[in-house]
Amino acid sequence: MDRTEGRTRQGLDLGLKKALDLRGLQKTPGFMLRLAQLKFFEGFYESFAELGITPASYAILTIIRDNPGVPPSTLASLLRLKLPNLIKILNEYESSGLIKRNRSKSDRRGVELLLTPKGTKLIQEATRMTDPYNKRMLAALSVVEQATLLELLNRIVPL
Amino acid sequence: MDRTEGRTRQGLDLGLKKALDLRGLQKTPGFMLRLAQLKFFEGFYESFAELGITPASYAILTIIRDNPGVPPSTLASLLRLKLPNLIKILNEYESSGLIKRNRSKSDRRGVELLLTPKGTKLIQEATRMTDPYNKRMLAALSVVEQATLLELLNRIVPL
DNA sequence: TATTGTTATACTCTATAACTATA
DNA sequence: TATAGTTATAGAGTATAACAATA
Repeated sequence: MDRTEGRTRQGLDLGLKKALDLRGLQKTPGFMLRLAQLKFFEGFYESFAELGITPASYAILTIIRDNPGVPPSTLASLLRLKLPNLIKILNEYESSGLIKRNRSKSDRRGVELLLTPKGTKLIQEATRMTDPYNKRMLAALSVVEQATLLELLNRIVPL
Repeated sequence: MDRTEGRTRQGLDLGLKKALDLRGLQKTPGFMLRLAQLKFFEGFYESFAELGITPASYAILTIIRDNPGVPPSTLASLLRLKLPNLIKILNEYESSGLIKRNRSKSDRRGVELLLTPKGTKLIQEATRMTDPYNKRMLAALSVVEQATLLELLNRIVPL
């Protein structure tokens, strides 16, 4: 691990770390978005580990809470999940007692998703941790800049 | 498919789409980042399909081009890939004749990655398509706003 | 002994096809 | 026939363990 020498014959000294040209990636929005998203996901698992909740869980429970009765198909398209993959998650959540499925009365093919009291409590506790979590992830930005970022993202992918 | 009725007994009319409350997600930076990143990935596959290049390919070839001799371990940590997973990709690229592996002379455990002429040509062609691609992805933003977004992202995940 | 690269393997996430029950 | 939900399954992406060669 000692690096007393570090000769640089060709103008390259990768052994000493750094001296890397990363400007190409820094100017690539898609790559930087991916890095930022990975940071948020890793940070999420740290901050919410005790609740056993994932980013997907958080989004799913939030949507159902704010839109009781939402059907799985709508939920899937909102979250950009394929319906079969969402169904598997919903099965787990129903087994865990977080959500409930109701058959729609108007169209009995349809399903209405609802939170159970347990699910309501869970997303309530999670919501309490979101502010400190987001603040930690965005610590490098001023409050105004944080709002700017959110606004720009909402313009890029309108909901 | 006809929706002449649409009765709204409980103030909910999800059958008619919309009327959904999505403010919770719109205020969630991590979720919006994920949506934006998915948009960029999908758009990438559309724009670069003819070159048979993926977002990962693009990043890998770019880094090697700008930093000839970069070792796999450095590349992996930059791209947030586990080394074994990167190795598989590098094996494919070497089979395809896009990159070359040199044993390092100073430390013969090490590998120096280089682009072949074929790899150089490929990333060259890809680079020509990046501006229109990025412009299309960020069409909702002014040029100034595009620069702002990039700057904020670089502050959140410094390279 | 520690490190770089590599292989093999398991696990998670995502995508596709087909089946059911209603309409 | 078409649609919402569901199941089963295949594929891509990601993670962990162990080994070889070199330091």
